[in-house]
Amino acid sequence: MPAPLETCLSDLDCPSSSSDLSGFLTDEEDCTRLQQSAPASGPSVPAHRGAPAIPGASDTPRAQEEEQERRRRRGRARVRSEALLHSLRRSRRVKANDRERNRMHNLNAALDALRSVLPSFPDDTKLTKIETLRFAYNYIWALAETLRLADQGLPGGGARERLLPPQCAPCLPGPPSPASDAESWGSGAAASSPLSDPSSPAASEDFSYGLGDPLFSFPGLPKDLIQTTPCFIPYH
DNA sequence: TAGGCCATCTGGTCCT
DNA sequence: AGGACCAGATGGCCTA
Repeated sequence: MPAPLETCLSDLDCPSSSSDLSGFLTDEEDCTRLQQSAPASGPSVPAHRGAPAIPGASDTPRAQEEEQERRRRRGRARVRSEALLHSLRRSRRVKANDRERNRMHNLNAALDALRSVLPSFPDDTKLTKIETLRFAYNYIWALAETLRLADQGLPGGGARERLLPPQCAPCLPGPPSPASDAESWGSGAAASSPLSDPSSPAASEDFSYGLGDPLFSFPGLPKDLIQTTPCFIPYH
Protein backbone atom coordinates (compact mmCIF):
# COMPACT_ATOMS: atom_id res chain seq x y z
CA MET A 1 0.00 0.00 0.00
CA PRO A 2 1.71 3.16 -1.16
CA ALA A 3 1.94 6.08 1.20
CA PRO A 4 -0.52 8.92 0.69
CA LEU A 5 0.58 11.35 -1.96
CA GLU A 6 0.87 14.25 0.42
CA THR A 7 3.10 12.21 2.71
CA CYS A 8 5.20 11.09 -0.20
CA LEU A 9 5.67 14.61 -1.48
CA SER A 10 6.50 15.95 1.94
CA ASP A 11 9.29 13.40 2.17
CA LEU A 12 10.85 14.52 -1.05
CA ASP A 13 13.92 16.66 -0.91
CA CYS A 14 13.05 18.16 -4.26
CA PRO A 15 11.60 21.57 -3.42
CA SER A 16 9.63 22.02 -6.61
CA SER A 17 7.62 18.86 -6.10
CA SER A 18 6.84 19.17 -2.46
CA SER A 19 3.82 21.40 -2.74
CA ASP A 20 0.69 22.32 -4.64
CA LEU A 21 -1.38 19.21 -5.10
CA SER A 22 -4.12 21.24 -6.72
CA GLY A 23 -2.07 22.59 -9.57
CA PHE A 24 -1.09 19.53 -11.51
CA LEU A 25 1.87 19.38 -13.80
CA THR A 26 1.64 19.23 -17.51
CA ASP A 27 2.32 15.91 -19.16
CA GLU A 28 5.59 17.19 -20.54
CA GLU A 29 6.75 18.31 -17.12
CA ASP A 30 5.67 15.03 -15.59
CA CYS A 31 7.44 12.94 -18.17
CA THR A 32 10.65 14.92 -17.87
CA ARG A 33 10.68 14.74 -14.14
CA LEU A 34 9.71 11.10 -14.11
CA GLN A 35 12.72 10.36 -16.26
CA GLN A 36 14.94 12.45 -14.05
CA SER A 37 13.70 10.82 -10.89
CA ALA A 38 13.80 7.22 -12.03
CA PRO A 39 15.53 5.21 -9.30
CA ALA A 40 18.03 3.51 -11.62
CA SER A 41 19.13 6.68 -13.38
CA GLY A 42 18.61 9.48 -10.90
CA PRO A 43 21.69 11.52 -10.05
CA SER A 44 21.34 10.80 -6.33
CA VAL A 45 21.35 7.04 -6.79
CA PRO A 46 24.61 5.20 -7.33
CA ALA A 47 24.91 3.01 -10.37
CA HIS A 48 25.60 -0.12 -8.35
CA ARG A 49 22.79 -1.92 -6.57
CA GLY A 50 22.77 -3.87 -3.31
CA ALA A 51 26.31 -5.17 -3.03
CA PRO A 52 29.02 -2.73 -1.99
CA ALA A 53 31.48 -1.56 -4.60
CA ILE A 54 34.37 -3.08 -2.70
CA PRO A 55 33.81 -6.65 -1.48
CA GLY A 56 34.11 -6.85 2.26
CA ALA A 57 34.03 -3.09 2.74
CA SER A 58 30.56 -3.18 4.32
CA ASP A 59 32.12 -4.64 7.41
CA THR A 60 33.31 -1.25 8.56
CA PRO A 61 30.87 1.10 10.34
CA ARG A 62 31.49 3.77 7.73
CA ALA A 63 30.62 1.41 4.91
CA GLN A 64 27.45 0.37 6.73
CA GLU A 65 26.45 4.01 7.07
CA GLU A 66 27.03 4.61 3.39
CA GLU A 67 24.98 1.57 2.53
CA GLN A 68 22.14 2.82 4.71
CA GLU A 69 22.34 6.22 3.08
CA ARG A 70 22.17 4.61 -0.37
CA ARG A 71 19.09 2.69 0.70
CA ARG A 72 17.45 5.84 2.00
CA ARG A 73 18.18 7.62 -1.27
CA ARG A 74 16.77 4.76 -3.28
CA GLY A 75 13.69 4.77 -1.08
CA ARG A 76 13.19 8.50 -1.53
CA ALA A 77 13.66 8.21 -5.28
CA ARG A 78 11.12 5.42 -5.45
CA VAL A 79 8.61 7.41 -3.41
CA ARG A 80 9.21 10.43 -5.60
CA SER A 81 8.74 8.35 -8.73
CA GLU A 82 5.47 6.92 -7.45
CA ALA A 83 4.24 10.36 -6.45
CA LEU A 84 5.02 11.79 -9.85
CA LEU A 85 3.41 8.84 -11.56
CA HIS A 86 0.35 9.47 -9.44
CA SER A 87 0.50 13.12 -10.43
CA LEU A 88 0.78 12.20 -14.10
CA ARG A 89 -2.24 9.92 -13.90
CA ARG A 90 -4.09 12.57 -11.99
CA SER A 91 -3.40 15.28 -14.54
CA ARG A 92 -4.53 13.03 -17.36
CA ARG A 93 -7.65 12.16 -15.43
CA VAL A 94 -8.40 15.83 -14.86
CA LYS A 95 -8.01 16.50 -18.57
CA ALA A 96 -10.27 13.57 -19.41
CA ASN A 97 -12.86 14.83 -16.92
CA ASP A 98 -12.73 18.23 -18.56
CA ARG A 99 -13.27 16.75 -22.00
CA GLU A 100 -16.11 14.59 -20.74
CA ARG A 101 -17.76 17.59 -19.09
CA ASN A 102 -17.47 19.55 -22.30
CA ARG A 103 -18.86 16.66 -24.29
CA MET A 104 -21.89 16.42 -22.05
CA HIS A 105 -22.38 20.18 -22.28
CA ASN A 106 -22.42 19.87 -26.07
CA LEU A 107 -24.90 17.06 -25.82
CA ASN A 108 -27.13 19.16 -23.58
CA ALA A 109 -26.84 22.09 -25.97
CA ALA A 110 -28.02 19.85 -28.78
CA LEU A 111 -30.94 18.71 -26.62
CA ASP A 112 -31.80 22.35 -25.91
CA ALA A 113 -31.74 23.06 -29.62
CA LEU A 114 -34.07 20.13 -30.15
CA ARG A 115 -36.41 21.40 -27.41
CA SER A 116 -36.49 24.82 -29.04
CA VAL A 117 -37.99 23.46 -32.26
CA LEU A 118 -40.56 21.28 -30.50
CA PRO A 119 -43.93 22.65 -29.51
CA SER A 120 -43.64 24.17 -26.08
CA PHE A 121 -46.01 23.58 -23.26
CA PRO A 122 -48.19 26.37 -21.90
CA ASP A 123 -46.57 26.40 -18.50
CA ASP A 124 -43.12 26.46 -20.10
CA THR A 125 -42.23 23.23 -18.39
CA LYS A 126 -38.89 21.99 -19.61
CA LEU A 127 -38.99 18.50 -21.01
CA THR A 128 -36.57 16.07 -19.53
CA LYS A 129 -33.98 14.49 -21.77
CA ILE A 130 -35.87 11.27 -22.33
CA GLU A 131 -39.12 13.15 -22.82
CA THR A 132 -37.47 15.40 -25.38
CA LEU A 133 -36.27 12.43 -27.39
CA ARG A 134 -39.60 10.65 -27.21
CA PHE A 135 -41.52 13.77 -28.01
CA ALA A 136 -39.26 14.57 -30.97
CA TYR A 137 -39.78 11.07 -32.31
CA ASN A 138 -43.55 11.41 -32.09
CA TYR A 139 -43.49 14.90 -33.44
CA ILE A 140 -41.52 13.93 -36.52
CA TRP A 141 -43.83 11.04 -37.06
CA ALA A 142 -46.88 13.28 -36.76
CA LEU A 143 -45.44 15.74 -39.26
CA ALA A 144 -44.60 12.92 -41.63
CA GLU A 145 -48.13 11.61 -41.37
CA THR A 146 -49.47 15.07 -42.02
CA LEU A 147 -47.45 15.22 -45.20
CA ARG A 148 -48.56 11.76 -46.19
CA LEU A 149 -52.21 12.63 -45.79
CA ALA A 150 -51.66 15.90 -47.57
CA ASP A 151 -50.19 13.86 -50.36
CA GLN A 152 -53.35 11.80 -50.57
CA GLY A 153 -55.61 14.80 -50.49
CA LEU A 154 -53.95 17.08 -52.95
CA PRO A 155 -54.81 16.77 -56.64
CA GLY A 156 -51.95 15.10 -58.37
CA GLY A 157 -50.32 14.35 -55.03
CA GLY A 158 -46.68 15.09 -54.58
CA ALA A 159 -46.94 17.23 -51.42
CA ARG A 160 -44.19 15.24 -49.79
CA GLU A 161 -41.97 15.58 -52.78
CA ARG A 162 -42.62 19.29 -53.00
CA LEU A 163 -42.06 19.96 -49.34
CA LEU A 164 -39.18 17.66 -48.63
CA PRO A 165 -35.90 17.14 -50.41
CA PRO A 166 -35.69 13.70 -52.03
CA GLN A 167 -33.12 12.41 -49.57
CA CYS A 168 -35.55 12.95 -46.69
CA ALA A 169 -38.29 10.69 -47.90
CA PRO A 170 -36.65 7.37 -46.99
CA CYS A 171 -35.79 8.74 -43.57
CA LEU A 172 -39.31 9.39 -42.44
CA PRO A 173 -40.35 6.99 -39.72
CA GLY A 174 -43.33 4.78 -39.73
CA PRO A 175 -45.97 5.11 -37.04
CA PRO A 176 -44.70 4.46 -33.54
CA SER A 177 -45.19 0.90 -32.50
CA PRO A 178 -46.14 0.58 -28.85
CA ALA A 179 -44.68 -2.90 -28.68
CA SER A 180 -41.33 -2.03 -30.13
CA ASP A 181 -41.20 1.31 -28.39
CA ALA A 182 -41.65 -0.31 -25.04
CA GLU A 183 -38.38 -2.05 -25.62
CA SER A 184 -36.46 0.55 -27.56
CA TRP A 185 -37.36 3.45 -25.33
CA GLY A 186 -37.27 1.59 -22.10
CA SER A 187 -40.05 1.67 -19.60
CA GLY A 188 -40.77 3.22 -16.29
CA ALA A 189 -38.04 5.84 -16.34
CA ALA A 190 -40.47 8.66 -16.93
CA ALA A 191 -43.66 6.77 -16.36
CA SER A 192 -44.57 8.69 -13.28
CA SER A 193 -43.78 12.07 -14.76
CA PRO A 194 -46.74 14.25 -15.62
CA LEU A 195 -45.05 14.99 -18.92
CA SER A 196 -44.36 11.44 -19.84
CA ASP A 197 -47.62 11.01 -21.69
CA PRO A 198 -47.00 13.58 -24.40
CA SER A 199 -43.68 12.09 -25.15
CA SER A 200 -44.58 8.45 -24.94
CA PRO A 201 -45.79 6.55 -27.98
CA ALA A 202 -47.25 4.02 -25.60
CA ALA A 203 -49.51 6.52 -23.89
CA SER A 204 -52.86 5.12 -22.99
CA GLU A 205 -54.90 8.21 -23.75
CA ASP A 206 -54.10 9.53 -27.18
CA PHE A 207 -55.40 12.78 -28.42
CA SER A 208 -56.74 12.25 -31.90
CA TYR A 209 -55.49 15.13 -33.92
CA GLY A 210 -57.89 15.97 -36.71
CA LEU A 211 -61.15 14.27 -37.51
CA GLY A 212 -60.69 11.20 -35.48
CA ASP A 213 -58.23 9.79 -37.93
CA PRO A 214 -55.82 7.63 -35.96
CA LEU A 215 -53.04 8.64 -38.31
CA PHE A 216 -53.30 12.12 -36.89
CA SER A 217 -53.21 11.02 -33.33
CA PHE A 218 -50.46 12.50 -31.28
CA PRO A 219 -50.14 10.49 -28.12
CA GLY A 220 -51.29 12.38 -25.10
CA LEU A 221 -50.77 15.84 -26.53
CA PRO A 222 -53.36 18.29 -25.20
CA LYS A 223 -55.81 19.43 -27.82
CA ASP A 224 -55.52 23.14 -27.00
CA LEU A 225 -51.76 22.92 -27.24
CA ILE A 226 -51.93 21.49 -30.72
CA GLN A 227 -54.40 24.12 -31.77
CA THR A 228 -52.32 27.00 -30.48
CA THR A 229 -48.84 25.98 -31.40
CA PRO A 230 -47.64 27.37 -34.72
CA CYS A 231 -45.81 24.15 -35.36
CA PHE A 232 -49.06 22.33 -35.85
CA ILE A 233 -50.97 23.51 -38.88
CA PRO A 234 -54.07 21.41 -39.40
CA TYR A 235 -54.57 20.29 -42.92
CA HIS A 236 -57.99 21.14 -44.32
C1' DT B 1 -38.69 10.77 2.96
C1' DA B 2 -38.53 8.18 -1.34
C1' DG B 3 -37.99 8.59 -6.03
C1' DG B 4 -36.73 11.03 -10.27
C1' DC B 5 -33.56 13.82 -12.72
C1' DC B 6 -29.23 15.71 -13.41
C1' DA B 7 -24.14 16.80 -13.33
C1' DT B 8 -19.89 14.99 -12.55
C1' DC B 9 -16.29 11.63 -11.92
C1' DT B 10 -14.25 7.45 -13.28
C1' DG B 11 -12.42 3.41 -15.65
C1' DG B 12 -12.91 0.68 -19.70
C1' DT B 13 -13.11 0.23 -24.71
C1' DC B 14 -12.68 1.65 -29.35
C1' DC B 15 -10.92 4.58 -32.91
C1' DT B 16 -7.64 7.63 -35.33
C1' DA C 1 -0.74 7.77 -27.40
C1' DG C 2 -4.50 10.52 -26.95
C1' DG C 3 -9.23 11.53 -27.66
C1' DA C 4 -14.15 10.09 -28.08
C1' DC C 5 -17.60 7.42 -26.37
C1' DC C 6 -19.94 4.75 -23.01
C1' DA C 7 -21.88 2.99 -18.74
C1' DG C 8 -21.75 2.67 -13.73
C1' DA C 9 -21.33 5.13 -9.35
C1' DT C 10 -22.21 8.99 -6.52
C1' DG C 11 -24.12 13.00 -4.55
C1' DG C 12 -27.14 17.14 -4.88
C1' DC C 13 -31.56 19.15 -5.81
C1' DC C 14 -36.44 19.03 -6.32
C1' DT C 15 -41.13 17.33 -5.79
C1' DA C 16 -45.07 14.52 -4.41
